[in-house]
Amino acid sequence: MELSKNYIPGDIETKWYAHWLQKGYFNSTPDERESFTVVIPPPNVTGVLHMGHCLNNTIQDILVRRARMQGKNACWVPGTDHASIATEAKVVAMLRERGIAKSAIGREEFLGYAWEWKEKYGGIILQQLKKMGCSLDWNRTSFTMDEAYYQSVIQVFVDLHKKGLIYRGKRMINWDVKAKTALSDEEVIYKEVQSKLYYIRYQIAETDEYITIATVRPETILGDTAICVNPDDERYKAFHGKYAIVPLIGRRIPIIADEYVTTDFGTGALKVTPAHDMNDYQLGQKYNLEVIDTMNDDGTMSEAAQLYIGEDRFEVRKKIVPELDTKGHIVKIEDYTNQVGFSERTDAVVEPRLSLQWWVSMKELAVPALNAVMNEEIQFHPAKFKNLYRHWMENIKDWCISRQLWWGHRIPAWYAPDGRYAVAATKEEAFSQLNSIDHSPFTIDDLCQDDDCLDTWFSSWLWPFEVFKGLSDPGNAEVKYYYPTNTLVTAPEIIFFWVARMIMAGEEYMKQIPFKNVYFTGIVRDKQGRKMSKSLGNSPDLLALIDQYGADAVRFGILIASPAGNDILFDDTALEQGRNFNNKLWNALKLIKSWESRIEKTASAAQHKQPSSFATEWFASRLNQAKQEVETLMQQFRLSEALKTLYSLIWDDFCSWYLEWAKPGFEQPVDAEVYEKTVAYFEEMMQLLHPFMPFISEEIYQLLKAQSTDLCIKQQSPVGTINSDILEAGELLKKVISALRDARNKNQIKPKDPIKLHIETADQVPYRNIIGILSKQANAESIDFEIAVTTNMIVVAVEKDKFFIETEKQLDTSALKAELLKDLDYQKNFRDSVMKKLSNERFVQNAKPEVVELERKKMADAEARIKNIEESLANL
RNA sequence: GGGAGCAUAGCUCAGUUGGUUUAGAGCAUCUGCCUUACAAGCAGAGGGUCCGCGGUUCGAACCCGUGUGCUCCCA
Repeated sequence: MELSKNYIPGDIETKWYAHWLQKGYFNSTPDERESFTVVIPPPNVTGVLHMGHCLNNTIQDILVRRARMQGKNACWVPGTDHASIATEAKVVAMLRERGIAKSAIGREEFLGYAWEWKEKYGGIILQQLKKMGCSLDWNRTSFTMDEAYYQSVIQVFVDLHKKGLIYRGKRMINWDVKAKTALSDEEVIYKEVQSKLYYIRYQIAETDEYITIATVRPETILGDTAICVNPDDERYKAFHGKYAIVPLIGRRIPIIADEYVTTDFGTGALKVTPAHDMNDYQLGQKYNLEVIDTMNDDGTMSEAAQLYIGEDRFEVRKKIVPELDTKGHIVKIEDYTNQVGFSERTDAVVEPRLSLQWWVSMKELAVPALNAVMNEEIQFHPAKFKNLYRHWMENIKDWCISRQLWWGHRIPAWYAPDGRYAVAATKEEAFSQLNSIDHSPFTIDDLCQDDDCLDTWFSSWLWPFEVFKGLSDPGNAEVKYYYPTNTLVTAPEIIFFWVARMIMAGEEYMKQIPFKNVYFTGIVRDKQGRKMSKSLGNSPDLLALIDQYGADAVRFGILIASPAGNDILFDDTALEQGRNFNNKLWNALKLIKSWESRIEKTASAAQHKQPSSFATEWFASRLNQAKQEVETLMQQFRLSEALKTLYSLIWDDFCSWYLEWAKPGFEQPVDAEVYEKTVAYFEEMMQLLHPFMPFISEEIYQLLKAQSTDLCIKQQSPVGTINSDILEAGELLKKVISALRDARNKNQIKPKDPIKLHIETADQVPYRNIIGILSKQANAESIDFEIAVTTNMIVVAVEKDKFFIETEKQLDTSALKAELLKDLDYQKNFRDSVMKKLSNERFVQNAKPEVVELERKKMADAEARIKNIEESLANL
């Protein structure tokens, strides 16, 4: 079969993914094997594959494929979350294009469109994961709004409410006075507006003094409940603890001091209106201030305002200024530019407004979740995230879970006309609860369900068990087998949104942690270090990259640059490196295939055997050594280093050294044993590489020889013996070959020009086995151990031995001399530093004996090398 | 404002309890090669005040303090 010049990934990838799927290799059902479970961090149903997903899912696939090849029953569950805000925004945009306003259609109709949208676009990202080679069990694809899942979310809400862990509380929200609805932050558009800054003076109670504040919203002074100044502001120190009088209405309000106030804005004195400003609200909470809501839901003044009741807020602003002025409260008015929020839907100025929202009380839930991580029942990789986690968990704040949206799990709270409410899974239950308290005069049809939906994270925190129906079908065989899951792979930015809350939900509902390990990936940034985001448009099109470089190369590129928990600066050159690596593998395959027709078991092959048998023995050990290293690195979750180890094993040790050593001469036969071993090594390397680069490894494995299994599910063998003597001999051989090549280079002896090599050594034994390889690699027509000092010889010193290169070529000894002098200088400096250590009595006394011994050996080695170089210099 | 993390070659990073030949790798750079698998390649080479300062120690890239710079999270 003719193999192409370069590796072409496209068709090969499609072919193998289809084959694996058809064989059902990725599907898992419980059996007697140990389970290895990973649940995908569900991407937004609106999502398309970006670099973050690519990194994250490559890592998961590596873990899962490796487990599958190590005798475990690997199960990787795919799915998406409903992403209430993002999806609702997409659907609203879709409707807008069709000329339909969300406000014009009802909730039911809107949800119809939303599902339509989800069915059409919601699976895109899952299809893209297939392109990357992800070995997900597609039969298990889950969605946070699947029927059973939906009911579980509701059940959890009802249960936590029953336990007193869910409550209603006030929170500042964005209010659209025209649509009379709350807006999410995403629905508010901030615009720069020309406003006025009004300087208004308030009298200090029981004095003739005044304090002047600055505000752009003079109509809100009717809701003022304090004035705040910076405690260090000298101008106002005398006022601390005194009271001021709100103009027009005469309310007595305290003057408080807080660092929040900046001294250089306005007058340095801030009026505090807790009901109508987010920051003021927080100040109000801190100082226990009264909250006076002076506005109705349509933007007119409420009775609490005392004045201008029923008039619009902007009308009031026009009227209140002259009135304040007449009464001597206006100090000055300045032009001022500020950012004002407008409703995306009605273009009305958004009113910050206090509203009742649903909250989860977190303190109690956090305790077991914190412990699980601190006592390493759950391990974080890298461990540095433990600190961050602890800090957050120890200062945890309650979780606001209601969202003013329609797409999502609707809050199961039902309101009666008399203002009472009940939390229950169904309207009927709610009605009977309300009835059980006293026999109400209203009917079930009078009950209204809460309009809001739950935060998406309130559904995804159940993900690790509910994908196995752990809550909707408690104790079923699957959840028993697959839960707790093994490893969660996710981004550190959602450690609180998601990871912490999953641990809480797992502890609360399964009475078990949800996963044993959490691997935090880095954030993918562009070359300039900016986070990749849709708004910046700096995220490359992943599918285009896969087309260009191949999925294996993309996986390689993203992983090689990605140590755990460190951000990665994404750069195309890493993908190029991956593509080049593919090509290297491909060409090694081509070389070995070219031997196929030249295999010989006869005596004529025996003459090639001596160099080859050293090569095969050496590589067997080297391969096992690398295999052991990969095993250790993987256990430590050092994936990128494991890949580097394999890269270097394959490129350097296998291709650059082993194949050159084992290679038969031009058109010469190849020894059958060498051939078989070479194929076996290549197979094993492909097996080790498979989790990282599944497509090319499977392809090469199948092309090497007729196989009875697919690599995808081939079980790994244990690490074989590692002969350290032969590894050492191999290292020596490499060093000598490099030194000789360097000498050729420096003396401009072409690789083709043959040389005669004389080796001066006290111990010839290590060289006996490698002479064949040495002569081939150094292109030496003869090698001996005779020291015949003549002129025109190049001397190369390696360790304690000397190599004399005899050549016809006229040599320039000055360059050689300079080289040797430089080396001599280095060695002498080195020796001196070691000597200094050894002559320090305190070192000899205090250091561990083996350390001192090592220093002595260093000393002796350095002395030998110096002697060697000096002799070489003398010979010149 | 509160908290966390990072700083090692031009770039991206290793460097495991302080001692392992006066700091390693990949990429990039430079030199020489179209050598019979591979120019997406081969063979070599150069490149470092381990952010600054102070301390602990016989010994510090590593431990402690401090300064500087960058990044992230929460508000």
